Amino acid sequence: MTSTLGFAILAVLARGERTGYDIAANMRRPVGFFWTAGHSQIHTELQKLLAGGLVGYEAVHGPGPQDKKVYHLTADGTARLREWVTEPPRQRPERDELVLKTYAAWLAEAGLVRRMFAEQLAAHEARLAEYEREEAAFGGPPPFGDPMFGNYATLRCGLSYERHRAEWCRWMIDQLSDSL
Amino acid sequence: MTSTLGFAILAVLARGERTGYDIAANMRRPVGFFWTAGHSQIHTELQKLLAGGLVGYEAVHGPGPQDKKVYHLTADGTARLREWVTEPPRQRPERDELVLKTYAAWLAEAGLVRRMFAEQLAAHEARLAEYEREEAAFGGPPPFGDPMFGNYATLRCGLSYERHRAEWCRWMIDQLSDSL
DNA sequence: AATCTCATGTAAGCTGTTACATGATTTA
DNA sequence: TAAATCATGTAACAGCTTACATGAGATT
Repeated sequence: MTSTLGFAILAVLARGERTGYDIAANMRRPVGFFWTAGHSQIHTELQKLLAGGLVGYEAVHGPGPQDKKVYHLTADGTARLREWVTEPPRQRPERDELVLKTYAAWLAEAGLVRRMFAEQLAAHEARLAEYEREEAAFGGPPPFGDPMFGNYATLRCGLSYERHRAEWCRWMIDQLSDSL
Repeated sequence: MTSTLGFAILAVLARGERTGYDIAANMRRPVGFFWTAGHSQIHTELQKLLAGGLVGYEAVHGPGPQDKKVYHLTADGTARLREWVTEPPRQRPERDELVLKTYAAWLAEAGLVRRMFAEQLAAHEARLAEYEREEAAFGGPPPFGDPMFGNYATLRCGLSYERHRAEWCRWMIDQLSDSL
């Protein structure tokens, strides 16, 4: 019954105990590159995971009106996460607004479309440069079994994705330039 | 106020009048590669577009209990769509279950992870072969201004995406093979 | 004195999925 | 005669976003 968000939370908790607030920070960056959630969603999901016995917490009095809750994985939670990792991902439908716009681009002025793609290209190139800097910080792939293997492998995916997107944007810009 | 789904419907209607049923078929393939919706969502969205004056319809008596409704774009609908095309896409958060699993893969057995990636690779290669066949059917890019430019450009994106994914899967399989 | 970070929660609303409901025409 | 295709709709639910609500401690 656990949703994908639930597993995303378990995946973060597998690296160490955290408060809901900490998990929300992780869901902005670095996990946010492939799964995001706001704090409201995280707190409600944590309550479900708790009810299911997949996580537990210890209350520590911190700032604010309520006690802060430091969550950790239970044995059940770890087992369930490990199981989930190798289950085939259910492919959810692709939804890509830029590609949809491209599908209808023939209706618009080529110059305006080109400008939009130039902006997209700049964004992809900026992210690519950032990822390349991050990759350089690793001396190479960490061994499988090390949690950092996960960080490196997902970074590799991001790197490859940004290159593909940038390349496609450049192709589009060329096409649009030819037609002007 | 129009949602992205609304624009997806307008984009389909820009190529010719269609019933809700026809639009649903388009949303499975070929538009389904970058935007999908079930028929129930399409019928309710068409009612909103109608209320907003972006589409109109003519009732024709067809099979089934109700008349079939052949929808078309109004002048307002065309103008709104043309405007939307060059507005910068609002980037929605990435949500990629396979990459999330990769992030937590260090917990699982390398052999099981490798099998999962091998399955993913096979799926990407199959899609790639299909897209390559479709690309061959075009003699090259149609001119901008032709609706088929949209089809070709989105196909190009799909081709590039599948290559990137397949490459990343192969890299993962290599990493996992080394650790066995 | 004002703002930022830490910290947890509820509620309303939108988007998207799945199931329910109906029924004629065409094809196997 | 059984199934697939054509055709439109409603209802219930799950997932996600945005806004509301509170408040201590640290920094500017």
